[in-house]
Amino acid sequence: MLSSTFCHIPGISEKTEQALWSSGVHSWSCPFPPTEVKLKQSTRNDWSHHIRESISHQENLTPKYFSDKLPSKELWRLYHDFQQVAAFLDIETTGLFGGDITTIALYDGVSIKHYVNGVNLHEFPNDIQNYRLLISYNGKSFDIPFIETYFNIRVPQAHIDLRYPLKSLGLQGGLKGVEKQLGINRDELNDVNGYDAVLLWNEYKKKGDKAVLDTLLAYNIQDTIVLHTLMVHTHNEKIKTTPFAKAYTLRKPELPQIPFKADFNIVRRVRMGSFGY
DNA sequence: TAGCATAGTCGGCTATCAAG
DNA sequence: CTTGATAGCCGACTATGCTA
Repeated sequence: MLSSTFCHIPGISEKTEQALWSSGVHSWSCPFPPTEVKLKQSTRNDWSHHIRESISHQENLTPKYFSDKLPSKELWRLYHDFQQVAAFLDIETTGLFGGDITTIALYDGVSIKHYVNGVNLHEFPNDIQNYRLLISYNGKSFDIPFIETYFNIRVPQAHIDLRYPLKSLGLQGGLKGVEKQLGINRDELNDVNGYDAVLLWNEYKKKGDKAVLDTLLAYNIQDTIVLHTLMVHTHNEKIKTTPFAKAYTLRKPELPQIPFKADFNIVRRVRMGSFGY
């Protein structure tokens, strides 16, 4: 799908891209655009330059080039070509505005990494540099700014925030709301939410009970695994709106084993200990 | 060739929405 | 309670096409 993309080229927006597709320009292998497609002169002049640059960034696996130029509703197009350098990301914190990061989960589609405050959280700023494409839900507003403030680092990688493409597919109401609408089942973790993660952390700090931390980590990791499913869903639904669905539809992902056991009774218990429940 | 109409891009504005 | 991205709208600007 990336090599059928033209709306990252200056002067080409989605309408012109549509026109290119209809006139038979389906990929970057086209040496010059047909004259019946209306283009600015400068766009026509620089055509081969932009094509060469695009091919080179595709081959070198540098999604940032495209994420800077694409309209953000089209960032889903990056996933197929850059899966190898992508990671699904989710953080848990002690509150919505400010506070500490408690745990982080990173999932690259195969293996799972997790970080715990007071244990190995400090390794995260180094590890995150191994990925060139981050995928989150509402991470552009929450996770990434939170991480940048907390560690005092910049996280400049290309970033697909699934909140927006999912909304454009009619799926909104938060991550859990979207999962419900798609019939995704989390078993033991079905009714656990972000605030429970705050309570779990507080309880773990107070008593040091490993089973409490395990439940929190299971929840944190489950979020990133769901992101994989949602990314593939988004990709496959969006590709249907292009002429390229046949060529690029992705298989449903295999779901990995979560290396921690969640216990809903623990969630029930920490809720009892906090007012509001 | 000048003058006007049209189409497409792009920037600025605002209301909405999601995260622990 | 905050932060940032989005769609939708509107107006400016530019390139192109049509007509006389």
